[in-house]
Amino acid sequence: MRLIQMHEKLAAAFDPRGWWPAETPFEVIAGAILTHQTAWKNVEKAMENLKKKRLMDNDDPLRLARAPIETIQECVKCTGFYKQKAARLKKTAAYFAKYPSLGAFFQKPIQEARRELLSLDGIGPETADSILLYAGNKPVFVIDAYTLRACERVLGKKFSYHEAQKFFEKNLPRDAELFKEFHALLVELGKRHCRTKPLCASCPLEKDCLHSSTLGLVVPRQ
DNA sequence: AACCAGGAGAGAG
DNA sequence: CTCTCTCATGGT
Repeated sequence: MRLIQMHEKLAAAFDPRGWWPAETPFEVIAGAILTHQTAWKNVEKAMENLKKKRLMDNDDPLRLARAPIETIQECVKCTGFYKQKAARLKKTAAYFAKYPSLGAFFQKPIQEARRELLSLDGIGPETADSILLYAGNKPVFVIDAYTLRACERVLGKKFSYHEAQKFFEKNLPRDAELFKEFHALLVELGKRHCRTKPLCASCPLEKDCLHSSTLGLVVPRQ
């Protein structure tokens, strides 16, 4: 398997992404919720608003958990879906505040932590995995819409979230830092390329460099 | 002025 | 299981 070559090509073509842009693990968690169907630029503004209100101090979820919902709504209005996101932020903060620290939460077995994250309102597969990888440094590969389109283009068939995740995790060394940068590069590839359709025939890198035969990939059946 | 952004949840078929 | 609708502001 030479899936690692795809990472090398992307890393050679684009600047280092340096994901996740955040100062603390709890900022990663909040940002993961705020970035739903929203440009990152607006998340940055919302994060500044929250910091001005001293709601993100000391990596402590309790400050956000105790804040009035109206205050949170004002802070995150610029990211859209603001009533929903404010409620989700407050509930998620309250959940993590039950732990002595975020580090204590991430000490759990990965699958157990993932199940707990998925039980929270507003945290689906991508958000849960983003939190595990970028806030907890767990070797979990994050799948998003861009990655699913890239899979369809490179491997020639549609993948479910779980299928795509298994594919990446089975064909790469279990390295959280690699997973972080690879996912970010796949997003960059998607942004520069076709947005809504599967990646088009013209690759932004060299011709056919991302094709399965060029990469030596074996397409998994079922 | 339509179209989309670093999704998730609820409901229908 | 796979659609489809909703949530909503900000930038091309």
